[in-house]
Amino acid sequence: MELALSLGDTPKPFSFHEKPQKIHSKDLGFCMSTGKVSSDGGDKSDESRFSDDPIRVEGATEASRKGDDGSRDHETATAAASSPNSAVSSFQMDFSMFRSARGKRDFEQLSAINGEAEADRGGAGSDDEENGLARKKLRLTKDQSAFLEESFKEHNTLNPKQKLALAKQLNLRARQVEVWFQNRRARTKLKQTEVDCEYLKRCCETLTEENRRLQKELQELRALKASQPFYMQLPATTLTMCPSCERVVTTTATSSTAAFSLSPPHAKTAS
DNA sequence: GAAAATAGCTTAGTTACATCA
DNA sequence: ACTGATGTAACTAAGCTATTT
Repeated sequence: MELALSLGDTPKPFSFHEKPQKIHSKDLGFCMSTGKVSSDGGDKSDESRFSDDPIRVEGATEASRKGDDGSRDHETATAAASSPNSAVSSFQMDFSMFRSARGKRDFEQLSAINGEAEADRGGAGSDDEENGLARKKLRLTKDQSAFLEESFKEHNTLNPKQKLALAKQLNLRARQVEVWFQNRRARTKLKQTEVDCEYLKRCCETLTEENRRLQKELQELRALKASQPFYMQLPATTLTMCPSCERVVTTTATSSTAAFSLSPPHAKTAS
């Protein structure tokens, strides 16, 4: 809770709590996790699971959770605020540019949702699980998506400062921005894989066709050779090595008693 | 300087939800 | 109104690198 406030971070708009049976299995994994449990209270998967969720962080030994996204974000937020020439600068586009009338309405709705979520959390550490609410999935507004897309065009990965700046501008949590970029990279890669696959398919088809054509040509040549044996067996000229001097010589093809056509001294010895 | 521990990041795969036909 | 398909936000696990101890 305190982390979210100190961040000035967008309140959590919905609960991430899992269905009961899932919580059981995963929390069991957390409690009984293998030797990788660190001294600060959890392994990395747990860290990612709890990240950006002030309530759950609060439940853990908050002060000792150095690796938690929230505290990380807090650090980077401070850094970002204190370094105007940081990488954040490329993200200083005014998000309001992206707000169409409808987008603005969406944005306001989103803010309202976030506000409700905050109100939900506000009371004495209330919890969605306790309220029996299922996890709600946030849909980003068109404008938020467009803004993220623009940012993605500039950098397809984010450093912490950029992440924080984007989150602030879009009124999202840093974790949401992070996840959006992860998913966006995955989508890009998938799309590229599909393109590559299509290209390879075409290459394959072309090569198959070429192979078919060459096979046919070979067959025709063989047929031709079979029907005209002498013509095929008597090339116009051949190169032969002279057995005595080991020089390559040209032989005429018209006679089986091939005469060496060499320089005068060699010709003498050959005849 | 080497080794272990830790933090912080990424990707791949999966789950859960919202939306649409 | 219901349903299956699809898109995507969010999550998990595993691996890698850099930094710290």
